[in-house]
Amino acid sequence: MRKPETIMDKDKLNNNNTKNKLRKGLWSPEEDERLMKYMMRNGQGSWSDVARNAGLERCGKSCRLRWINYLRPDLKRGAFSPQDEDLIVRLHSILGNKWSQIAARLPGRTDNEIKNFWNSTIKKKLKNHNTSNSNSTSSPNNSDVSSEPRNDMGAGIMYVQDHENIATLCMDSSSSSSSSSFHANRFNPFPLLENNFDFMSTTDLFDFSICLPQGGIREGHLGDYGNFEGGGMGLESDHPLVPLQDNRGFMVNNNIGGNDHENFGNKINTNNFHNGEGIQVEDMFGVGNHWQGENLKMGEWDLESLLENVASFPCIDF
DNA sequence: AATCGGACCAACCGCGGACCG
DNA sequence: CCGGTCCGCGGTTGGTCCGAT
Repeated sequence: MRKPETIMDKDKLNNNNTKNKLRKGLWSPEEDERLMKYMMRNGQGSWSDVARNAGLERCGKSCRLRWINYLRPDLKRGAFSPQDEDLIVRLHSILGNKWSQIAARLPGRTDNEIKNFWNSTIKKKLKNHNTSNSNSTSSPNNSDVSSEPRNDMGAGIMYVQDHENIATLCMDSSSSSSSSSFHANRFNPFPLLENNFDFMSTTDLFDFSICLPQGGIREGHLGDYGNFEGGGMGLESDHPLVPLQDNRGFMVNNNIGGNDHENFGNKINTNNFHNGEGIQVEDMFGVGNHWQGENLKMGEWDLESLLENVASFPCIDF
């Protein structure tokens, strides 16, 4: 990596050049320490103020980036596990390059980290896989598409490769009296995406457990991502079942609104994972608006609200 | 030992949205 | 409504590492 200038080096520079010019480039240990101390003492406020009050010759933006990507105490260091990797692939399939949203589901990981990981490692793997799979389509994300649903990720994770079969799968996997609209409509969870988004990969993400109208969530397994049952979820697993975080690594409480800057100091390192007990599909998506009810309009789904609803569900395995 | 090229990753850049006066 | 400011996000850049030649 780049060798950071020390503050003394910078002072020399400043004496020779512009005195007020903001510093750029790698952060020195001294700067890190200043920022860290300031953040620990005062918490996050205006980043411009942080930069100024911490005595850093940096713009607020730079401070924010350094804090989020490097200094934040709850960051998980080290390589991505295969489970992480798989989760990233799957989240990327559904979210696209929404790195911050992906990062929010990977505790301790930053959007930048995930983005870099994607661009360096995963992209390459997918590319290699594509070239080795001569029967696949030209779309990069279609690499592991087959015409059959598969279930190779552990119990309960059903990979639905053919979106025409999703409704069937949803119905078949549940004996309850679920919505008849599943019968009436070709079930396309992302109708707006079909043309400009790799739908096969999107459907690839659909854990059939979320299709279970009742009990599927509670009974569903998470494959490599742990288990819903009991309170230990996420503790043994590399994946704490992807509770939604904001990009500072704080758990977002969707009930009260997540971005609580004021209480930032108190939230650090509080991994308030909960076990999703009692959560049902209706709770996730809203009974009348999306999944059930007479007003369901399959062709008019709002992706954002869908993703938001999915994201707000703490234990969902896509 | 030198060099080259790919991989990795920290940090910057530019844009868009939110907010405020 | 408008302009300015700030923040956050995704894309990109460029320095360093490291293995291959």
